[in-house]
Amino acid sequence: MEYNFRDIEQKWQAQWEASKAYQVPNQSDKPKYYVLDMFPYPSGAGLHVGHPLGYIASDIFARYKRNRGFNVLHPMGYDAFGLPAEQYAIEHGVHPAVSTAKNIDTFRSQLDKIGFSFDWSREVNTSQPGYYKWTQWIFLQLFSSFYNRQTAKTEPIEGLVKIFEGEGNGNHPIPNANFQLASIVNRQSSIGNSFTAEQWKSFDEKTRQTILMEYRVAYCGYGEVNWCEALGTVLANDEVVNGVSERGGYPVEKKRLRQWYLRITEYADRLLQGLQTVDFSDAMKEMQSNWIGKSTGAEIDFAIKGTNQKLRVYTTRPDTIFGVDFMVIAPELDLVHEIKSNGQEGAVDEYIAYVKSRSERERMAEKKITGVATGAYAVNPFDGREIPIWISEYVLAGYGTGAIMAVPCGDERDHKFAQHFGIPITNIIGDAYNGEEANPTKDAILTNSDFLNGTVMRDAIEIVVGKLEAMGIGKRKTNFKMRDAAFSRQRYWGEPFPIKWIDGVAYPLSENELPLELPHVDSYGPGPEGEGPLANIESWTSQQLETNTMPGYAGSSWYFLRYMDPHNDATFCDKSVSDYWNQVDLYVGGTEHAVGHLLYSRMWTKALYDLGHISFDEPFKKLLNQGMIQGSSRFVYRINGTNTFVSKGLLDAEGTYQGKVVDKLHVDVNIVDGFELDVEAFKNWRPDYNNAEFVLEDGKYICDNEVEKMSKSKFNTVNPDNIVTQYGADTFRMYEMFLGPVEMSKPWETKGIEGVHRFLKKLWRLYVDELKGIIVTADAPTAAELKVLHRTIKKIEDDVERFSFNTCVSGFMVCVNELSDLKCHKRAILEPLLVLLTPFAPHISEELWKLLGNEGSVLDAPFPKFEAQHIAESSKEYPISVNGKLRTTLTISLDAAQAEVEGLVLQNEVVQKWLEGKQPKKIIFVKGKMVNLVV
RNA sequence: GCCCUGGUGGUGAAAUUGGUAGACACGCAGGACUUAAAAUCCUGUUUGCAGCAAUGCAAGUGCGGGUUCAAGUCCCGCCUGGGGCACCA
Repeated sequence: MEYNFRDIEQKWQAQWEASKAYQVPNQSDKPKYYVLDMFPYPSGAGLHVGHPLGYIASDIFARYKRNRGFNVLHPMGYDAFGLPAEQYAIEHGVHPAVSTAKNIDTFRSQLDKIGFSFDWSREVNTSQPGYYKWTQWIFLQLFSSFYNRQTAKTEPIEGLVKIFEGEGNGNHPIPNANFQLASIVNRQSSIGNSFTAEQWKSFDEKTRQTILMEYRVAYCGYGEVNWCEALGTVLANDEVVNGVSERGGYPVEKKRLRQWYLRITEYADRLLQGLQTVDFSDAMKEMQSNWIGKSTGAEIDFAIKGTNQKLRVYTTRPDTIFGVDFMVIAPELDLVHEIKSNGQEGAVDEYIAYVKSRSERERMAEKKITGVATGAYAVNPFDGREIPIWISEYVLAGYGTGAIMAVPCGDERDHKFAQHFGIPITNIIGDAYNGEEANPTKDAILTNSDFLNGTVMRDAIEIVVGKLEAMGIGKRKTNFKMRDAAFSRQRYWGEPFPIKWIDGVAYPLSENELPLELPHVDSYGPGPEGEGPLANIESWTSQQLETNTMPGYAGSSWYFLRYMDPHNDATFCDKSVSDYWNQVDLYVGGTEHAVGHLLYSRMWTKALYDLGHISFDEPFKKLLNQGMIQGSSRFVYRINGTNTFVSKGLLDAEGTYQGKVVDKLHVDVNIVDGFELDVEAFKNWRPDYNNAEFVLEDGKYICDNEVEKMSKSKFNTVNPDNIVTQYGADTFRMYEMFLGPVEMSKPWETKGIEGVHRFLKKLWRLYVDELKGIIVTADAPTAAELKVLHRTIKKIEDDVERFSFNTCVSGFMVCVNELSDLKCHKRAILEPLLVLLTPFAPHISEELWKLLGNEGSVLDAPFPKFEAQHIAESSKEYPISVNGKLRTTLTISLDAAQAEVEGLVLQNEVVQKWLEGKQPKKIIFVKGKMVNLVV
């Protein structure tokens, strides 16, 4: 009986499906464990070998927990709304629902072949009305709530209305400080942003609704988008390259459009604090807190010379106020037009036009220093110095007040700017500034700083803020770099907003009108004013329905809850069910979601928690990041202008062939064995290569290679289906893990898979003889055999617990190698080994488990118990170093004390040779580790 | 530009807390079994130098410094690959 993985895997996959082996109940006597993979987008390209890396890791852990007696929830589904399907629809005329369904089918069949333990009865799909009904419902929860800063909680907006009716908004200022109440209440300006109960009662419905919108957690406002007139559409940042559209190279500019937002900034502090309660990597926590970007400082008003205008800047370093040599304000601020003067008007307008053509990312990534003086001057409130006001793209309107005070001697970017434009630099930190580069220290002693002279900067911060507050021209301020999250897209393939616009006011649909289904469209072009395609549907606009749709992250912000209770028609997830499953215990996915998806879903969870819908306010207890599998691309060289291909080794040093220029072309990695091209397959690969000719080396065509992102266009994708067909799912699963640590990125190389496959065949032979069949005996195991087994139990247990799956695989290899050397065919050793292996290679484990005559499934077999006495050692081979260099090894009892060890070591021939008759100054002995003699 | 992260043999990697660098595999070379092949098994494989050999010596974890009895691991400075930077998901 040979190891016939094809039959074995098909048989058990069918049987597990028939027996519903992976369905889990929503209650159990067992402890619960929730393992989740990040929501996949079912792309048209299908799975390549990089995708399952994380799924295999999570599957191993889920199965391991099951063997350890947990009730494990391990679901899978599809984040099915998204831009690619819509783009495909635009290009090929296929409705996104159709292409998405097809992609999901492919995805599913690919996943099934790998033998995952997903509970498919819980599958969700964000694009189905049964799912997005609840996305819309949660949106309405957010729309109908405000963030109460007094209680630091999301609360129903009715409560706020009651407060307004009782006391006005004195205790609940409008969150957006730039909002101008005067602009909507139609009376003369004096009102400011506060109103009394009486004033509130006097407002008409529209005014009240406009004010309430300023408080809602999901709210509507205006925002700038990348507008491409030629394509008639809004573009994503990565669709804009060098100020023009990636497709077609058309000009792109900023356009103001009505947008929905989530008021995530109100949750900034809680999102920051929550990081202390979750088990994410330090790097991940750091990325999130950098993104949130909490800073404390002050807002300072500077008078603008010759006007009544004020320039309000935000600074974290008020202590440097005497070192301010210029101001920089964001070019898009309206203030710019009010203050441009002294002949700078033309230059300012020109610069603003330039900035308009730039994407935000370009502005931040630019090394080139640009800017223009406005011609206006601010006045330093303490010494009356006149400070030139500049505009530059490195200051963004959305952060702080959109204006900074620049202190060149303390800030590198300001310093470069001053140098570039020849602005004189004031040194306020004496020797701490060398004139070459800025020094951002807080510990220097201030000079040239009037009343602050001699004060340490750190202490001066408070003094200055106190003084500014006393003068009424500044105040303490905490700022966040994070902005409210844009929550609408001018697209078709997303969740419709359950909102109607009546007389300019947004009204929610009632719950029983949900789901608001996406209507069918025939064209995916934008609406007349750049709105989404829904604006072209009469039946939609005649109902005054919102024409934007929700972004990709809407459905993925709460999906982990729906898996718990996927078929519930009455609610998004029954509270008793979410109380049982609670947080996701292990969440597996890539770091590319560090600040997007992870922050949004954390925010949604907090809102749902505040509103009493769930009992926990962090969704993911532990996060495991998986690395990317990169592609190892192969290249052929074609002599320019011919159809002749030259093997890599024949190129000369200049990269030419006999002086002729060659083109380096991607070739499909699937027709290359290692580096050797299958020339026949190459000829058949594409019609234009049918009559290709080759210049070979040693009778072979050798390809060049490079590590790149795995993508269809580079012909370096490897389909897991092919690997599974050739080697089986168990081999594939173990090989993906064997490749290296799961959190690290690495290139895919199919070659090495042989080793893992050989390992499984070797394992098989411990149980089964080709001719005799099963050869497992009931003999009592020897001490040596027990040692191998228990070492392996410990290794697998320790390594799985720390998610080190690659070392598990080598642990299994060592175990099988040793048992083969021992010719061990004993049930007492081999049966527990199968349970250890089950999470990694479930099919072969189940097959052998049954061949051993077991009744139940190995999927539920209890994990073997480690017994330390079997691996106890009495002595160790100690490394003996002289002056830190290893000179010999010596086997010494583990009980030996320092004195005894010193005696043994000093007697040693090799040691004596290296001592050259001298006495060692010191002998370092670390019990169980090493000995080092210092001479 | 800013934030995060990686860099160890020909290749993927291991070394969990500062304690024998290269486990386990791939590849390669040689050998056994076989008419032959597949499969399987055995031996060798960081580099340099010396030696018939067992082996010995030296160097070695991206580069340059430092701390330490001892550094792949800690510190400082650089080079370089990858991810993210708010409308890809």
